[in-house]
Amino acid sequence: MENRLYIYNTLTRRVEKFVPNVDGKVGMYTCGPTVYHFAHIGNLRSYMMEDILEKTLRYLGYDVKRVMNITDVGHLSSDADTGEDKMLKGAKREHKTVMEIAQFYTDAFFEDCRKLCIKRPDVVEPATNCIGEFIHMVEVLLEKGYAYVSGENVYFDTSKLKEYYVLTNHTEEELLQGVRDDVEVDENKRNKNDFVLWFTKSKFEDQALKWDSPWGVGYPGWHIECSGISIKHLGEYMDIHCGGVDNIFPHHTNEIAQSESYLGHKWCNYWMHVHHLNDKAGKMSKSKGEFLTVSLLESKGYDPMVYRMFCLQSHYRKPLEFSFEVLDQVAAAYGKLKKRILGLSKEGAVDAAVFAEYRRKFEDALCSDLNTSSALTVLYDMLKADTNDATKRALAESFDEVLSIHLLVETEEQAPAADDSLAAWIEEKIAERKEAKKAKDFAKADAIRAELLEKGVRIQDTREGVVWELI
RNA sequence: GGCGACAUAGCCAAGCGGUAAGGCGUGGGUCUGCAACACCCUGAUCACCAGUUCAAAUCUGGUUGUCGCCUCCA
Repeated sequence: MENRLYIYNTLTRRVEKFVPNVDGKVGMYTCGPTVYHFAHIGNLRSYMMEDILEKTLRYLGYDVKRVMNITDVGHLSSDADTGEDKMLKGAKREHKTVMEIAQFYTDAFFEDCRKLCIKRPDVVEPATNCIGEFIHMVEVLLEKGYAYVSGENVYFDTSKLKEYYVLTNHTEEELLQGVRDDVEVDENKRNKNDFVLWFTKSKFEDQALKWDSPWGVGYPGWHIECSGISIKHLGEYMDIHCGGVDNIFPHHTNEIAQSESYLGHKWCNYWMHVHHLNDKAGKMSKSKGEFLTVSLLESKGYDPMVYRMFCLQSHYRKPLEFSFEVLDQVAAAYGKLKKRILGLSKEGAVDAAVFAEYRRKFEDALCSDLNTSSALTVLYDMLKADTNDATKRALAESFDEVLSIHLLVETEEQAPAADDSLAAWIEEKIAERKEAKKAKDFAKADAIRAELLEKGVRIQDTREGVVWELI
C-alpha cells in the first residue's frame, strides 16, 4: 500500500516517511504506566497522542498491532542500589500489598483512558507476567559478553557498544554523573552508564514479588521489561516505539542497547516521543504543584473531551503549557463546535466527491507528522464548505474515528434531571410567560424569567422554542 | 558544564523559501420586546541583530529569553 505518513524519528532527528517492515502492517509499542499512583493529565497527554498515531495508522488502512506494558515491578526511584521501588513505595503509603496497588492503579489508568477515548492497546502485558522472558534475555546477554555480574546484581556493559548514545547525541564524557544531589554512585558499575538487568539484593518486604533466577532470588531491572515484552509480542523487528521525551535517556537508550545486543541486529526503526505538559512552574510532576487528574477536571465541571481537544490543538512535539484559562477557551470552542455539528441535518445523500476531498485533506494534515491542529482546521473548513449537511455529518463522523472527541455524541445533561412535579411547574411558568409576552406584558415576562432563575432554572428563547436547563 | 527543543496577534495555534490558516476572546452589526443563541464583519510582518537570496516567519551565524534531558518522571 501507499505510505503517506511522515513522522519525526528521534533516531535520525528528522521527519521521515514511515515505511513499515511488512507492507501494510505495523507493530507498535508504547511504554505504559508504572501503576503506583494515579496518572496525571500530563502522563495522559502522551498516551493520547500515541492513540492518535495508532488511529491515524488504522485510518490510513494499516493493520496495527499495538502492545503496552504495565510496570508493576522493578521500577526503582533511583537506578542505584539505594533506590526504593516505586511500587513498594505506593504499597507502603496505602498499607496494601504491591499486587493490590498494581491492580487498583491499572484499573484507574484504563478508566482515565476510557474517559479520554484512548483506545486500549491490542496487548496489555504486566511485567510480572514475563519474568521468564526477562531471565532468558539476561542469560543470553551474559553469554554474549554484554553483561556482567557485580555486587550480586547483573549489569549491562555499555562499553561493549559503539553506538550506545544513538538517541541522545551525547558522549560518555559529556554526561555528568550526579548532576542532581540525590543521586548516589553505584560502585559496582564498570562504566558510569551501565545499568542493572537483574537485582538480587531485593528490598521487597512482600515475598510475593521475588523470583528465582540463575543469579539468586531477585527481580528484573526496569529497562529489560520493555525489551522483553515488546519482543515477546511483536517479534524481532518492530516498527514504532513510543513514549514521553523523558524516556529517551536512559530508558529507551538502554532498551536499544540490550535489545539489539540480544537480537544481534537492528530492532526498531522509528522512535516517536511526546513532549511534556507543563504548568507555569515548568514540568508537571506528581511530587510538586497541583496533582491534576481527569477526575479533578471532571469535578471542576470539565468534560474530559475538552482536555482531549486542548491537547489536539497543539502539536505533540511541542511542550504544552496547561492553564485553566486556556482550558476554558477550549471548552467554549468545543461547545460551539459540537452544537454546530449536532445541528446538522441528516436529510439528503452524501456527496461522495466532497467527502473524498475533505477526507484527503484531513489525512494530509495527520500525515504531516500528526498535525492535529491542522486536522482540526480541516474540520472547521469542512463545516464551512459548500455542500449539504449529510456530507458534513458523515465527514465529522469519519474524522472523529481519529480525533475521538465525541463530535456526534449528544451531550449528556450534566444537571440533575428535574422530577416530574418540578418539570410540570416549569412548563406552567413558561406557558404563563408566553401568554405575558403575547400580551406584550414584558415586565411580567421578565419577572417570570427571574423567578425561574432564582429556582435554578435558566430559560432561553431559541428559534425552535423555549428551552430550559437546571443550573 | 554538556546535549536538545522552543520564541508567530489579548490568549491558544498552523506555517517547512514566494509575500501571515484556524479557534477562543474583544469590538461593531443582523435577528429577536430585552437577554441568550445563531449568523456576518473586525486584528499581527512573525523575540532581537547580521547574512544568503530576485524573494525569509521560513535558510545561515550571533544575541536574548523560556523549557526539557544528563540514572524519579509521560
